[in-house]
Amino acid sequence: MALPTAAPRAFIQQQNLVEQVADYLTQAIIQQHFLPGERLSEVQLSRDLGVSRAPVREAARLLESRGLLISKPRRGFFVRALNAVELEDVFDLRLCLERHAIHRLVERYTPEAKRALEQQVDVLCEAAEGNDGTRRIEEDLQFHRLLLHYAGNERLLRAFDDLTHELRLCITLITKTHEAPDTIATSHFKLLDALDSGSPDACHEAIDYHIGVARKFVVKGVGETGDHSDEDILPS
Amino acid sequence: MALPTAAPRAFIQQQNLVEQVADYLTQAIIQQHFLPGERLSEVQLSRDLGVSRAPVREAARLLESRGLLISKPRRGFFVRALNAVELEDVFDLRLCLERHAIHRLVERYTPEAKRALEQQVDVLCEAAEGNDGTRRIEEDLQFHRLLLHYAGNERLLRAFDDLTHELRLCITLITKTHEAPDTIATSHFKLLDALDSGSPDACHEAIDYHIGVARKFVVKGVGETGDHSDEDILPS
DNA sequence: CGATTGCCGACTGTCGACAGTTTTACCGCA
DNA sequence: TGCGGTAAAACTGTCGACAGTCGGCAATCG
Repeated sequence: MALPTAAPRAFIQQQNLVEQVADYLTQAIIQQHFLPGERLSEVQLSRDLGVSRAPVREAARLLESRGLLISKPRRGFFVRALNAVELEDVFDLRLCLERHAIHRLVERYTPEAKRALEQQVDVLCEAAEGNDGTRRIEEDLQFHRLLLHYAGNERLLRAFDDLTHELRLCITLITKTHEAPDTIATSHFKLLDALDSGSPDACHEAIDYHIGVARKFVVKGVGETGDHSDEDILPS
Repeated sequence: MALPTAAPRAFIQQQNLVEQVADYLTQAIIQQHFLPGERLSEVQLSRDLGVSRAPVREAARLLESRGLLISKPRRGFFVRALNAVELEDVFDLRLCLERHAIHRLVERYTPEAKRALEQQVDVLCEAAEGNDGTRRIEEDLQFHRLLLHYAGNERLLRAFDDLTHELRLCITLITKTHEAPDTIATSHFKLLDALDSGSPDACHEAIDYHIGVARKFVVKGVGETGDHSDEDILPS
């Protein structure tokens, strides 16, 4: 009846059930309570969460559109398993989006944006010195989300948000090593400096360097696990 | 009982109901049987289509993730209405994705890719001379999809496919004027030439020009309708 | 005559159930 | 003991129904 696993997130009592189930599933996947490739039973989930199957199904559809689950007709939902190639693709798309964003941003770099980004870097640096790896990742993502936000293209931001779910999965699941706090700080300050300079080329270089570092950390991780499963996602 | 409006699309009898309903809704939106901003009643739809509400809801969720519908809690689903800014954003993101794709593609331009793209341009040119506007649009999109496909990043392709649904909406709904057949041909041949040249800069320029032309056609259209509705999509 | 409040209808969110299909387990046979 | 076939169990896809909620309309009050 009560939830055996996840503690803080699992009220499932007060508002939109679909979103709550989606949040629960997301957390469970990120925290590897469900392993990649594992099949999720609708009835099992609905029993465990104390809800009916309808919200579970809709939440699963949502997670599918976010790339965390894969649905196979008449078979059910499976936890997305990323292989090395897909991992590279995710970071390549991230590079694509952020490059474009920073180009747009440097054209319209308002004091407000500058202030918000600098503040977020401060928060990130603070988080980097603590032990909470999850928070560090979240603050890092939030910085980049702000970058996309102030670029002024809502649709671009949405694409990034879509990607973020997979990105979070990649980073949380695979990153074993943590970047040193000062590495993180330096890397982000370089971005801010590039924006201050107003030079698109400098921004380009800075974001390439920045994401290159992050990618290296994660891809290094995947080498250890050696996940060679190659399911493929059918295009629409 | 029977369908009052849409005639040809409404078999809804043989396979995955969710996908069939999604297809039906997509077509209905594209063909403006449902107007932008209009609210869709689940019960009405399920009655009209002769299915229960569950598949309708799941299909609507799918369309929501594709940006064709917007869900407001306790209010239902509404047909997405794009204003001028959002239209610009869509084309800006398209530019972002295709620029990146063509850069990747020029690095790995295989004979197979070359052949497939050239063949698709032929098909497109043929379609451009006919009267079927829908087919012309589809063949055009298919060309660009191939471009993304041969770029070799599945995730990038998925992002493009996601965007395609909105793109199709923009183009079909708003474009009143049709590009001349030879304009289309020239525009696409320039892309192929740039790829042949192997120069990233040439590709960059070609894709910018190409998408710029398409954008101009569509944005010109939105000026006439003057849709200034500004609903905003909440980020996740 | 305008604003507020209560009521009514419609609709969404959620649920339990049934049918068809897939997977699994068991049993007989070689 | 290994293998194939059959039957049962479990699960997904779909359905109809109920309850809570929201919007609109009308009646009432200032």
